[in-house]
Amino acid sequence: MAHWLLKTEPEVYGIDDLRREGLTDWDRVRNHQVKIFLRDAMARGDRCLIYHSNAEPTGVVGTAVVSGQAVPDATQFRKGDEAFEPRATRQAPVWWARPVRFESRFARCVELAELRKEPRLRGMAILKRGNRLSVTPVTAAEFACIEAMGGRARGG
DNA sequence: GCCAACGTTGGC
DNA sequence: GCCAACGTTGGC
Repeated sequence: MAHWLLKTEPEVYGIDDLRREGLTDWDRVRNHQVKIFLRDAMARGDRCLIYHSNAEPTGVVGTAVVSGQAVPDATQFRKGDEAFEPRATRQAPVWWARPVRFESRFARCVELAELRKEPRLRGMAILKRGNRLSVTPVTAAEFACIEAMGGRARGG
């Protein structure tokens, strides 16, 4: 089983939106490297950290689970939507999404500054200068470390 | 295929 | 609001 970190802006779609919906397609990703993660690298059952960016505070706020196969990102077919992709057809989608299911909301936000201070997290992509990928792999150890820092209560 | 210009991301 | 990083675009 692999582990991932999913970045999202809470003003657009945050952990509370995910908790309310329960299940959502992780979509609107417009970066080819991340597309490959979503479409090919993820597997059902993989666990994900949910990270709030452009937020106060910024940090990891909960977890989710990959709950199915990749699907064509529906937003690419919506004319007028900022996510519209004119090159895409139903037969040959350009962008892909993944269903993810809410798992937990941490007792507290594990803030970016704390992540930076933790030696066990030194290798995380999100902490590397210039990182802009909205989905990045994390190790099982990093996942467990952050989950413990967040004081996750089972059932969230 | 190169690369300058431009746009976006995202922490601060 | 600033600005570093970096992806994309488009002229050549």
